[in-house]
Amino acid sequence: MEEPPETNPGTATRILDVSERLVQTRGFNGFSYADVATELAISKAALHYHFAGKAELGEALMTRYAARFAEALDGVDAEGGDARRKLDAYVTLYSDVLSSERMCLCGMLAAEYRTLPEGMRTTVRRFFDDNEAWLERVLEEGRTAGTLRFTGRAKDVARMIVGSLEGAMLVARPYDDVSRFRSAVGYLLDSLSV
Amino acid sequence: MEEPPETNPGTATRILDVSERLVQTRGFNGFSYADVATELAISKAALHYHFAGKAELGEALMTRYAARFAEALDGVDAEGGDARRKLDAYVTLYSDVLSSERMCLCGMLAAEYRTLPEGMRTTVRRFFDDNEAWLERVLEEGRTAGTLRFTGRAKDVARMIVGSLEGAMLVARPYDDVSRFRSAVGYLLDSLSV
DNA sequence: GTCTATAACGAGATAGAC
DNA sequence: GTCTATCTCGTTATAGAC
Repeated sequence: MEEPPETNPGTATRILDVSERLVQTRGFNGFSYADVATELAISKAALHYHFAGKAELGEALMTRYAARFAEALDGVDAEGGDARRKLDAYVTLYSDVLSSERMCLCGMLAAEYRTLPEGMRTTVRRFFDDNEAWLERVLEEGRTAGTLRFTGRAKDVARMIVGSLEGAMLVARPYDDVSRFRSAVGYLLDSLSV
Repeated sequence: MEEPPETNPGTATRILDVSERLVQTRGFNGFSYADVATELAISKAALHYHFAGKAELGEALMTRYAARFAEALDGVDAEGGDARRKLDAYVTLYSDVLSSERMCLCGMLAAEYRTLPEGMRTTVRRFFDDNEAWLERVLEEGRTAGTLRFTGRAKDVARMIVGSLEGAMLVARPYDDVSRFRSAVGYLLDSLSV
């Protein structure tokens, strides 16, 4: 199930790729094994070979998404730059997801939270926790360095940002209009700038 | 299907009440006629008598929700008070929904947008349009009167607010924690205050 | 208006051959 | 690893009696 480097993606990876897109566009309750199998031109049984059930597939999806997101945040940190620049890069991560006509995976799953298998719920919350922790650190960094300005606890501002980004994606999608996201988020970032 | 005044709710209304709660907690793809029928202790066939199919039920749900929301906004306007007070009242509408452990109906449907029957899609967008139009008016009112302060177009700020409220609800629900919503939104409103 | 019964279909899942 | 065939169940929906 792990990918060797420099290789064409194996079946497990392709299953994850298609499933991920389907969850992000239709929701976890809005896609089926049959959808994935058809698109990959394999049988449903082959799917069950790689992922025993939908719950297991969902958890694998989350694990991979969380790892990628953590990597992306590390990448933003590695680029250097001040806090304001990091914040911009962070927003771009979301904006890119929306540009591919998708909702944030965890935002989608947050909507369906009550219907999710137990194993997935914990991971959804951890995604938000991690995002908020990263943002909190960047916000403090920016406030200390004087590149960001806000009142109150950085943790609260971090939560506000995560919520606002998720909501801006959520509302922009029915209009199929990324500019809706950009203008809403732009206003938000400006209010944090010195 | 219409309710006479001063009467116990008829079956159609009770169906809408239960369905509405189920959609707001589990999503449109996360509940079934069987769920509603069981809860009301009636048969699924009775449900089909009142609402031919799930699509029709969904549209009826939206129509009623939109009417109620418009009423609520009229109520806020009728109370008088300045723009800042109206904005607070507006946020309370959302906060009340979250307190009943629900997601905004249209926020939930926005997540599932791609899987919705055509008739419901238009109504979801109209809900956001109406919200934004109302907010835009209140924002302009507040800016003119000097009780609100913001830069740029009121329409953009209105969109930012709608998105942020929806997102704050979305993220707060997995934590079952209304205070998450309050603190995030509080920060937002303060940034608009003079 | 509400019921029972049932049709028609799709979902998730398994058995066993190759 | 992948297939075909099959199973079971849930979901939407209809027919026809009361």
